[in-house]
Amino acid sequence: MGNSDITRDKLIAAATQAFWEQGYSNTSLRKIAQVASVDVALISRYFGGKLGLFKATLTKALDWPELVSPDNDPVEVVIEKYANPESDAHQTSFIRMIVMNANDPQVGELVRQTLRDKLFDPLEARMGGQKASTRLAMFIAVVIGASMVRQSLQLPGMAAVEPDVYARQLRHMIEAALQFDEDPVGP
Amino acid sequence: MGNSDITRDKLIAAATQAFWEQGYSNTSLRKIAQVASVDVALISRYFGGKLGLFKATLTKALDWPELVSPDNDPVEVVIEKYANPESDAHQTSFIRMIVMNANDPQVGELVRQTLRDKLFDPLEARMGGQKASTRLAMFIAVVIGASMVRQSLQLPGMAAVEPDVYARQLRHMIEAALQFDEDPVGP
DNA sequence: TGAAAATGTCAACACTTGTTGACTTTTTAG
DNA sequence: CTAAAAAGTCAACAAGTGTTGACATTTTCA
Repeated sequence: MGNSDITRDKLIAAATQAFWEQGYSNTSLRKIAQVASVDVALISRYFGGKLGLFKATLTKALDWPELVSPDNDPVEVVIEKYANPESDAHQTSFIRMIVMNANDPQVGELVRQTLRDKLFDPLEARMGGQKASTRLAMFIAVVIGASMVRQSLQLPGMAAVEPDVYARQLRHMIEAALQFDEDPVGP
Repeated sequence: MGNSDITRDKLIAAATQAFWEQGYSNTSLRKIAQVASVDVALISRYFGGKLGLFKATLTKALDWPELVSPDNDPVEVVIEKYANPESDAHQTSFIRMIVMNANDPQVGELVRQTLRDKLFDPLEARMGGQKASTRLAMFIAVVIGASMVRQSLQLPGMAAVEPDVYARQLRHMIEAALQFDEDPVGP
C-alpha cells in the first residue's frame, strides 16, 4: 500500500462524511482536505476533481452485497439494519445522503443512475415474481419515507420511539406494500 | 397596489420556482432576478437578503388550508391531489422541495420548524384519536416516500403508471399505515 | 549512490456568490 | 409646479469556489 493510497482513503473517508451530512453542493473541497489533513490540490490530482471524488464515495457507499445476495431476504436485511440502533444511524444517514443528492442539479442524474444499477435493478431481480417492479417501488417508498420522517423531519411518532417499535412500524408498512394487488378486481 | 408590490410578487414567483427545482443553496439571487426581470439589489432591499426571500416563498408554499380544514379528510385530500395529473406534478415537486431543503445546512432547521408549525401539528390535531402522532408519522412517511420514488428516483413501478393506479397504490399504503396497532398484543 | 518517479506543498488563476452604497429615475402629495 | 419619498439602476466589495502549474520533498530502484 503506497502512501498515496493512504491519502486517497483519508480523502474518501472525509468526503463521504461531508457529502452525506451537507450534500454535494454544500461541501467544499477545502473543508474535505482540512478534515483529511491533506492538501486540496491532491484531490484534483487523484480523483480528477470534485465530481470524481464524489463518484468514488458514491460507488463505495452503494456497494451493498448482503442486500442483493440470493441467500438473504431483502426485507429482513433492511428491517434488521434499522432495528439495530448502531446500524440505524448509519442507514438513515445513508438514505438522507441519497435523498439530498438525488435532487442535486449537478450530481442528481449520476446518483439516480448509480442507484438503479447497483441497488434497484439487482433488488428487483432478487425479489422476482409477478409485478416485481411494482412491489419494489412500493417497498423502496416505505423505506425512504420512514427514514425521512424518522431522521430528517423527526416527527415524534416515529422519531421518539424505541428501535423495536420503529422496526414493527417499518415491517407493518413494508408487508402491506408488498401485498398490494395491482388488479382491483379479483380473479 | 404600488409598483414595488408587483416587483415583490415577481421575485417570489421566480424564487419559488428556482428554490423548488434546484434547492436553496444551488439557487443564485442573480438567476432569480434575471428570471423576474428585476435588479438583484432589490432582493436585499425588499426581503433583507436571500434568507428573507426564501422565508417568504416558504410561508406562502406551506399555506394549505384545505388540508387542515375540519370539513375535509386529509387522506382524501392528499389522494385526490395526487390522482389528478395536473395537481400531481405540482404536489410532487412540492414534496421534492421539502425533502431537498429540509436537509440543507443553511435552511434545514427553518424548513423543518415551519413544516411542523404549519402542517404537521394542525394535521395531528385534525386526525385526533389515540396515537395520533404515530398515525400521522406513518401517513407522512408513505406520502413522502411515494413522491420520492415516483418523481425523483423514478422507479418504473410507480413512475411509469397511470394516475389512477398510482392513486390506488397510495391509498393502499396509507390505509395500511393508519391501521398500525402500536401494541402488538391484543386486549 | 544517483537519477527518476512518485508524492506533497504553495500560490495564484478565473469565476461566482450575497451584499452594500452612491446614484438616477419615477411617483407621490402639498 | 415642486420638493420629498419611493423605486429602480449600476458598479464595486469581500469572501469563497474548483482548478492549475510550478516547485520542493520523499521514495523507488537500477
